[in-house]
Amino acid sequence: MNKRSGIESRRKIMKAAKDVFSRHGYGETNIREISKKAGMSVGGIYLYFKSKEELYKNLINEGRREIAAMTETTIEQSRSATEALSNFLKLHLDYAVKHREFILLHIREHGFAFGLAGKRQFFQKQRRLIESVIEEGIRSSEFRKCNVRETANIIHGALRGVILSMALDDIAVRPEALNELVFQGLLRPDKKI
Amino acid sequence: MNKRSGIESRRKIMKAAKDVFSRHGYGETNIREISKKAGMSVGGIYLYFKSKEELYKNLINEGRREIAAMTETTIEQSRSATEALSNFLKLHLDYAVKHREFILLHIREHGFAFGLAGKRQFFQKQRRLIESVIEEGIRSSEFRKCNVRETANIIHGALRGVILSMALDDIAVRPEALNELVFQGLLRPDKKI
Amino acid sequence: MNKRSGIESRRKIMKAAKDVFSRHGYGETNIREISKKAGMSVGGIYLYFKSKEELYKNLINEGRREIAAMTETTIEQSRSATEALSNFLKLHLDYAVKHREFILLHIREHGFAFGLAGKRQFFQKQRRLIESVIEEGIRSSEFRKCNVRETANIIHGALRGVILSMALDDIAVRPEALNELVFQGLLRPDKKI
Amino acid sequence: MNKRSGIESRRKIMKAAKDVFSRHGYGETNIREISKKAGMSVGGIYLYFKSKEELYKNLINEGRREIAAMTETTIEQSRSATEALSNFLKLHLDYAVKHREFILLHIREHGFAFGLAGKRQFFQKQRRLIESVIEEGIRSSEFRKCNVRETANIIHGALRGVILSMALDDIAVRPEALNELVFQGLLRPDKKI
DNA sequence: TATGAATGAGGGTTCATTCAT
DNA sequence: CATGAATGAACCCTCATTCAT
Repeated sequence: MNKRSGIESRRKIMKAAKDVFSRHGYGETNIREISKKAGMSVGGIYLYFKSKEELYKNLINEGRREIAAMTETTIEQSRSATEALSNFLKLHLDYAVKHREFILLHIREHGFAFGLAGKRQFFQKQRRLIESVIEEGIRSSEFRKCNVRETANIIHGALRGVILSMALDDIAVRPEALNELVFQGLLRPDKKI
Repeated sequence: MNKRSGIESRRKIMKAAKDVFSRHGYGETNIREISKKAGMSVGGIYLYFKSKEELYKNLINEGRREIAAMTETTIEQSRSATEALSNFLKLHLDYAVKHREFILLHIREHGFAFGLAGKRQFFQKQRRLIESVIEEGIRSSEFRKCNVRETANIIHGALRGVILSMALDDIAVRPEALNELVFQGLLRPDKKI
Repeated sequence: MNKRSGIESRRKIMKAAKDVFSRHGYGETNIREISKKAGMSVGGIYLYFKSKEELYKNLINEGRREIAAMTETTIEQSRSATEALSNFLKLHLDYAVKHREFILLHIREHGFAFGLAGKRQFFQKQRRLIESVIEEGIRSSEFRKCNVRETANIIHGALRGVILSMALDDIAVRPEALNELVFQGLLRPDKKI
Repeated sequence: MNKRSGIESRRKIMKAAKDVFSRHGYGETNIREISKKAGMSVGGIYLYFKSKEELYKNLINEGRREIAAMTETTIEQSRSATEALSNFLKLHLDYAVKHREFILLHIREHGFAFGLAGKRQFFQKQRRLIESVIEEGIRSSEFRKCNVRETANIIHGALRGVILSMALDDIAVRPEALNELVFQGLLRPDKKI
């Protein structure tokens, strides 16, 4: 009726869609179920999103924006590479716990066709961030020397996989434990080269 | 209309299905496309698999069996925990490179509904294996003391994520680089506690 | 695209379905033809009936209910067994003329699998009714003595067959003629034992 | 292999088909089931019948021919109209008991489209036969006067319906009981006009 | 004669999307 | 803004029929 209600409806749809998409995946989700969960009619959804795909993309992008913003802030505010990377990992792990649906959504991305570009870009940016942190860490002699690009890829992948395990398999991982492995490795100090 | 050995037809279908499923995901894949790619008629597929779901499950299970067998052999033949873990990681990375489609298939598993049980079991087994290797490594003083379960979960998750990056984002990761991070960690030795 | 009252659409579908089912039988009928005849889309049918089978059953049951109700009323209002039976026969013959499609539907019932129970029950009830009328007729000395059960079965079967002839072969049978045979038999009175 | 085997195969198919068709109806029967029951391959059936429809028609016609022949013989050998009609009824009832499958087949005839002509003809002939018997009965003063055509239709319909009840509903009807009703009617002799 | 793998049209059903109300 | 009945293309699957063997 008034402008408020429009925004509220939109939010309700997004919430319902996130829930349903994350449980069934894109292809197996139908609009009817979303509309029911959102407490509106089927047609109502199309007042706010011009297609199922559009709704899906909006959901993905919203989460990405949120994460991207948080990530940048966190890293900027860190005073050392170690702290930056530690915070980065913690941030993502915490987000995964709080927004399990988004993780599922993001990972099981439909078709790999639409939105893939966006996804690449998003992940690329994350990797670059890690790279820059590692570079800084090597420069400041916090980290040992290594192939920066490759190491960043591994850390990014590892984080992604751990988050996946949490979302899909209900595995609990404490940020501290992840930090420990990433920073210290598995070998006993005296065994290292 | 050609007469082919049943085995051959079955293999062709599996191959085509792996390709199509891995590109589109379960829900977005249609049997017609698989049949076209396999060079047979739609009905022909149903001579070998009683439903789309059955075909999908067969694909998943075949890969799982293969990986499980290779994994066990590899670990049994290793002479130290370090070697065992190193081989384990290498094995999976190599498999991911060679069988990109299976990885995509396995990860993007449809619906979370059917097959979930099997997936859980498969991953559970993998985690247990890593646990036992870590335990052995601690006992033999190769590895430093840590929470075995949690560390295994992290390593498993990390491997999964790295593989995902390789399959989805065309990121190349050398087994040696992954080893290095997992065993040595990121910090300079003299910085460690 | 037109908006119709749900009731109206439902009725149109039932009408079309009755026509098509009765001409082709269940197995040979396809939903597309029904939808065309009903002037709606295929999907529209599934808004009102959740499957082809459901639609079929509804059709059958509707007719049964109608006949059952009419039958009971008629018999209750008769003042003698002769009148009751006469009215019963007339009622069914008239119904068959007016609702030829239902007769065809009812008789050629699909698969003998679904609905068989209901059919048995329906016919059983009709037979019982005839039995009770015959019993009453014997008690009141209108009818000669006979095996009640068997005679009821014969009369019921005969009625069914006559109706069938009317529906399938366009044979016209006047209720009076049927009455005459049932009540008087074929022999000349002086020839009877 | 030899000629014998060909005839035998044909017979096996007919037998299997009669069984399956009569249980499921035309549309719901599939060739595979028939072939399995006949102990041959799918292709084998097409060596003897050029289509499912053809097989079905053969089945129907075989039964019709058999009945027609028996009927004519029986009536020819009767010495009075009463005896002729009585034998006619008995013959059909006995046949129904012995060849339940054929009855089901014959009644549930597919589509009403193909074969209808043949059916009409078959039934038409039967009705004519009954007519001629009734005419003879009236001429010989065995039967009372009546509308011959209509009475024949009724008797034919009644017989059909009784047979139907026997085949479909497992109702047992003795020929004597049917005779009694047809010849004597239901009313007490002293009540008749 | 006999087989049964293969075909592909066609069936039942679903569901994203539209639009009259 | 909102509804939900209606649409129709597209899906999965079946099965009569063919044909290389």
